[in-house]
Amino acid sequence: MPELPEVETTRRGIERSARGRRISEFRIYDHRLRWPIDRSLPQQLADQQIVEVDRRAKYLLLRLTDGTLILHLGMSGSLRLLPQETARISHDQFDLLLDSGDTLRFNDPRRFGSLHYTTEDPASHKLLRSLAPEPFDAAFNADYLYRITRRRSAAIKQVLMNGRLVTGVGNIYASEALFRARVNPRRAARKLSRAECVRIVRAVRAALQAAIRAGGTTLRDYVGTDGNPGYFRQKLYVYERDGKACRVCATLVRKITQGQRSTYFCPHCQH
DNA sequence: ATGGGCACCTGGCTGC
DNA sequence: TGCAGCCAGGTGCCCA
Repeated sequence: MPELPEVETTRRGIERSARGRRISEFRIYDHRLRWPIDRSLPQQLADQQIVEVDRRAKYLLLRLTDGTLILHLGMSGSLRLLPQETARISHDQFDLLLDSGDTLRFNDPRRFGSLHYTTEDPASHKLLRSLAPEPFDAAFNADYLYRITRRRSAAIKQVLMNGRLVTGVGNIYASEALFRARVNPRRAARKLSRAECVRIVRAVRAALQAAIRAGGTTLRDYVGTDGNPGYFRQKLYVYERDGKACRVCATLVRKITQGQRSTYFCPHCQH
């Protein structure tokens, strides 16, 4: 579910309450995630301080005194900040109890999320070391996109969703960004012009930025740290709008399948 | 090196 | 009402 805007919204939602706090207890209710949660974590995390709350791509990084927690929300995960004791519901996997009395509670029905702990530099962790530059980083620019697409015969939509090439963009924002860039999602990446690469870089950033401002997109499961949904869904141009009028030209939005995922686009605005 | 397809899971919706 | 079938914000891994 969560793409970069939802993860960033989560990060911002817990930053103020978590930074500087000490972990009084780490409780695992269900260790089954994409990879089983290390059973020695309660012992390793207890009493450590949360020094910083960062994000890398779609991963949340809780930097602790002695190491870093690497958390991924998968397709259906959410992390809520609970100010007081709250009854557990199904698919609550773990709690981080803070010395302030707040609890960070992770819930992930589909269990595609993950939690790792490393005492090394997280940037060199197996899951993070091959990731592309951050979309808001100067390194992600038109020259970069033009260069990496030259030997790619894959469709641009697929390239945008490949975390080793572009980071933070998932199925929603790939369609949204290409609409904003006025590029057809089926275009072979290697055939993009430099001008199109300029538009795509700007569009990726604009789509992500706009979604962050709205607190992310909630389609089904996603909730922010306060338990409320994100409000970007009503501002989507094409995602899940197949058969409806394009917000710009009123042509009917189309839905196709690419790499076993749905893609949405306007056949008029995007060539 | 690149690309395609599968796997991992649960729940909600649709249509018979 | 019940149930089968399909679909869903991700991504690592295996094979050609």
